[in-house]
Amino acid sequence: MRVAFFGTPDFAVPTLTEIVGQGHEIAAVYTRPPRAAGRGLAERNSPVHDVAAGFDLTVVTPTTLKSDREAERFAGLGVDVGVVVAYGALLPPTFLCAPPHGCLNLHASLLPRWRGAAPVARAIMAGDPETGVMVMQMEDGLDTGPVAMSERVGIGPDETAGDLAERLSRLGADLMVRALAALGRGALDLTPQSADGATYASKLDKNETRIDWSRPATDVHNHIRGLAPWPGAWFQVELGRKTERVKVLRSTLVEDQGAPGAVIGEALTIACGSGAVRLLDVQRAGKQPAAAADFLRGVPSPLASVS
RNA sequence: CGCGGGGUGGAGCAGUCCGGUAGCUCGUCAGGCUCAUAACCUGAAGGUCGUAGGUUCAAAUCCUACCCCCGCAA
Repeated sequence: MRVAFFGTPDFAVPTLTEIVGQGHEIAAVYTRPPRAAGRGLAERNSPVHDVAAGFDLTVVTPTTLKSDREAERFAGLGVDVGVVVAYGALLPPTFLCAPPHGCLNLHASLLPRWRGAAPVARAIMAGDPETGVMVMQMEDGLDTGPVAMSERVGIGPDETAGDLAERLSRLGADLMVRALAALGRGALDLTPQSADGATYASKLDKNETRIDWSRPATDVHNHIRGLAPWPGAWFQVELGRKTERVKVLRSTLVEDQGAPGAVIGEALTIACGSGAVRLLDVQRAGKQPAAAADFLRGVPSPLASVS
């Protein structure tokens, strides 16, 4: 089939790669424009941008799709279907209905739960035992369209958003190429989403990343792994005469208790409002990620508490 | 020129302000102890202190340039 691909972050890369691998003709890859980001505010291409360029695909990076010019360009591509995976911006209705088969979207949740921007992180932060990926037909509403294919997966007790996103991106890539194959045979069945159980996965905000040790250990743990590795849940600790910020990249629940924020025992175990979490991988500001044991080796005196 | 931290044996760090023999906690190796052990004891190996210049009797430490890693913020 002749397709247009819309995607931006790492999560979208496997799907793009699979579509190319299946021999579909990619008329254009839409991705968010390079922007000044990171240290020194250097311009950086999106992951999809670089991969697409590696395949010698046509890459377009419009700032906005809401113009007649972009609508005309898209219509002029003459694609059979649009494939959208974490593009990073809404597609206007003109785009959704331009191709004969419309646009298919890969979404990483069990819709209608976790519609929106951060479904993987929100599912983990909420302590969901399972989630999944779905291919759905896009319509005007945000992630409200009928579902074509889905796959359900369990969420491991210590699994992080990064772990899960990687798994789902692979499963999703496979799901999408199967959906395209079915579409090519004219055998893609669409099932409307259930009316009940819709929730919204709002974008992650830096203001919600600090760990609140007064919460129950399960909440703290879900908070940590839902935000790992990005943007990262963090706490503060007094090291020498400085206060340092430490990001937690991996943790596990342990049976123990103490005053919230107190460091219990020799391993890096922190008491919460109830219960405790053991921090497995942490990262000091300005440092590489390190195992808890390495982190502890580097601190001058034994830690008593964190905040 | 967005703000900032860092590069010191295999790992994580201290030492840098105030130049003067390379240090800590681990790991590794050897030996000892032990019924035994990831425990304990003794000993050993292992470092051009990111790179290149400069200052100095003397540079991890002061000066200059460059390379690399990371946090914040967007």
